Amino acid sequence: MQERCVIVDGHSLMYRAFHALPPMDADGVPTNAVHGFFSMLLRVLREQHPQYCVVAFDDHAPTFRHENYAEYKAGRAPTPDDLRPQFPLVKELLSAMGIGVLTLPGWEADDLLGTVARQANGKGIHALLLTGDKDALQLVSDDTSMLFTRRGISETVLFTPSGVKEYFGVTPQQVPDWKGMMGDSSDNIPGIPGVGEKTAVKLLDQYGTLDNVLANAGEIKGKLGERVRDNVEQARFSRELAIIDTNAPITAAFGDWMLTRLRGGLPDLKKYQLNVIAAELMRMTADQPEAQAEADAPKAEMAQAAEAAQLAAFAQGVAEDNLVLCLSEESMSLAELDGKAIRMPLGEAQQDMFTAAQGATMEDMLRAVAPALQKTGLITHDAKRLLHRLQGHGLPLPRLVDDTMILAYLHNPQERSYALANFASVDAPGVAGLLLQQRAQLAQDGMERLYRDIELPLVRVLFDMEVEGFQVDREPLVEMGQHFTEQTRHLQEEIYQLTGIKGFNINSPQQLGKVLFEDLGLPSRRKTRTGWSTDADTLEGLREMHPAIDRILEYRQIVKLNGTYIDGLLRKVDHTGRIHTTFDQTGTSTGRISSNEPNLQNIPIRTEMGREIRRAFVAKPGHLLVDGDYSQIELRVLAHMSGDEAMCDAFIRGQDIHTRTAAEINGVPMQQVTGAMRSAAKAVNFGIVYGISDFGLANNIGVSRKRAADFISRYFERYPKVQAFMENAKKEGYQSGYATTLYGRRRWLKELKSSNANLRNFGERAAMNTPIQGTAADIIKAAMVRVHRRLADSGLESRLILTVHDELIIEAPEQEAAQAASLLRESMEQVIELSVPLVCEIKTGRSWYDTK
DNA sequence: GTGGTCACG
DNA sequence: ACGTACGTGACCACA
Repeated sequence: MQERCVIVDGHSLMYRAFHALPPMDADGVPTNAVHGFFSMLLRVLREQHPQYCVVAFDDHAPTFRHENYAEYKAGRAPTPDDLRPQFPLVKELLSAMGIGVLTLPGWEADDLLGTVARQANGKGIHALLLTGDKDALQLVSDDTSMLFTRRGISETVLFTPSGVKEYFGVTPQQVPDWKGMMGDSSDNIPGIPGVGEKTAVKLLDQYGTLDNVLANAGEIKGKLGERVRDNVEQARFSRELAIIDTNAPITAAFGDWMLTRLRGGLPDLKKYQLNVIAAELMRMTADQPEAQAEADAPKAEMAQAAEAAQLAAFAQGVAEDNLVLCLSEESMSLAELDGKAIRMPLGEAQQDMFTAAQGATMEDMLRAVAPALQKTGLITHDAKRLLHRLQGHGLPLPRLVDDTMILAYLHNPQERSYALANFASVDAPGVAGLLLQQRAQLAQDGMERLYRDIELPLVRVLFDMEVEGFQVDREPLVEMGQHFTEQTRHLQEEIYQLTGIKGFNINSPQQLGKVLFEDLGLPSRRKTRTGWSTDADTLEGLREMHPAIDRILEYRQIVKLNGTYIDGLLRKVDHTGRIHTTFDQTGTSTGRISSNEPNLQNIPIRTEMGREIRRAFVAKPGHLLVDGDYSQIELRVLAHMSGDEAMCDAFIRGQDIHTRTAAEINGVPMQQVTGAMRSAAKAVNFGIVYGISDFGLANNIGVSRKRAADFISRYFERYPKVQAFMENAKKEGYQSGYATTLYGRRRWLKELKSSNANLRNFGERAAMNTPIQGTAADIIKAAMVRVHRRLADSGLESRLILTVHDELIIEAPEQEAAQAASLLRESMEQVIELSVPLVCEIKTGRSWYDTK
């Protein structure tokens, strides 16, 4: 394969190393940056085995690049005294080792990087940039990748064009525009004040280029819009500063950077007490004497091709169900898991890791093993992510054998992150070792069925749903957005008028609180840590006292709808008119699935104005949405798990549960239940599911705590086994340290061990709620697997596209809709037999609004 | 990055 | 004596 040239930004790396390492010196000469610099450089040379390497440094003489250069340069902090003498030292050592050093009067290191990379590419050589400077991301292309230093200098991340987009949210081409907006304080690039990394990405996402942002600055709302409009010239100037010039007049021949003779055994290294570096250098030069040093292009190509071939051959030879694949940003590795042994494709000495020097190589590696994966199936960490990768390359998708991320989640659903690095080394043997532990643990904890029958098959179900997406019409959203924007303006004026105070930001709880409770002197109820509480509940209580309150509530609602659901969703519609959420199977402590970017599980429905948003969620042409919704699934689960006779009786008779509850706690026949009684009973039912307290209930329905306590005790009198169930849930929590669901899912309750009563109470509520919420989650997940399988078996073209906790949505061709509806109902209702019926309500319609 | 607020089940 | 309903994610202001 291709030859590689490592091009280092010496300036950037020295700064990184200097700040990452504690001070050290050799006979009074500071050496920490030199240490850090070489340990990183040698690591990269060892891992990437490039044929060429050159280190570029800034030249500190004035430049002719920017007219305002002197001015902007002046704002940069001067080089620290302890760092300055380390530059000549490092250059001297590089030369002694046989590594090229490049400086050019008036030019900065990143320009030299860009120029050398361009030269390399011109010769068909892949450029690998090593730097900690985000500016250089603009140089990334199919032929140039970048190793970005992270966590000081202890890690590097490999970036390809898609990686840049994925990680930073901008394409390499957009980097100067991005920097032009966000600026860079360390480089004294001003950017647009108040616009940070995230905001800049958002703007570029929306408008594509800086010029387009500036051209459309008029339509950007709020303070952000003002800032953009006020800083047009500064943004353009900042972009100019960020652009890397790839035409530096370098005179050296590219061939000079060839790494023909890396030299070890340098006395200078000993002199500066760089012993670790000296030893490493000795090892490298001894390890690969002539062959590596003299490697010519055909040989290097053969070595890489051989790697891919060897990988494929190894994979092909692995028995079914035993191939472990680990794909990280930087590397891909394989192992065979045979019983308790872990076998690797290469001998110990050579490592089992195949490090990709460029994006294409990683793809080549995947391509090489893809056929074998068809036979062996896939064992990995976060299989859904890998499936997306494979699909992106047009490769066939393997069946899933095991997913260590899902297993880690089942064993503790409350981790902050399920990154492989938290559990094992990031390579195939790491995954294999982790899996062996997890399989044993799984059997011990009784979650094998949950994992094999539900969670693991669900990975593929969710993958398919993400790929499918949900069709969204832009027009109604755009129209509503215009309407909302107009209303917002109007309401803002009204609020300023009614309060007699102009120009404050109604969106700022702080400023709003000051206006309401200080300027207008309205009585405040609660305070938050940072000031007055202004939430809807609080404002609700003030409605009668000032005419502005209603307008503020309305303003809040519309701003929310416009920002989150109009603008937010429009930005997520792809070129085919569909929105693809990402489902998180490891995101909740109870077993529910969450949805993000965008979240499709909180699309408005409770108010009519919000519900209108659902008109934009439609079935594609010739199709219908089939929406199945479990009726009262959590209370039915509670009835089943507690075995309470009255509650089961209500569901078996098909009664309205809230009316029945109202009748029970008020001691009247169901016919005599009033609306107020039913809604209070409904709140009690909710409270029960949440792990009730009199205080919480009182707060929610606005009665005294005493009255709430009375409701609860009457409730428990009528549903005694519900009370017993709650008591037992707490007891089991204390005894075992965890809560379980009907399917054996576990949630650890470490709060119950706390000496803090608050935390303990929270643990008790979780102990009561988790079995209910978690079992409901188990059930709908099982139903999803069932629906997915039956759709596939029946050969229908209907597809599952969304789950919202107790709701499943299928997009069905019109002529299949009736069949899909009965399949969905049957799957949801029959997925498990409880002591009460599971009831699913099916609605069919052109849009999500129509399926109400 | 954190806290307040609010959208959903 | 303590202070709360359970589970999420996105947006905005503000430090």
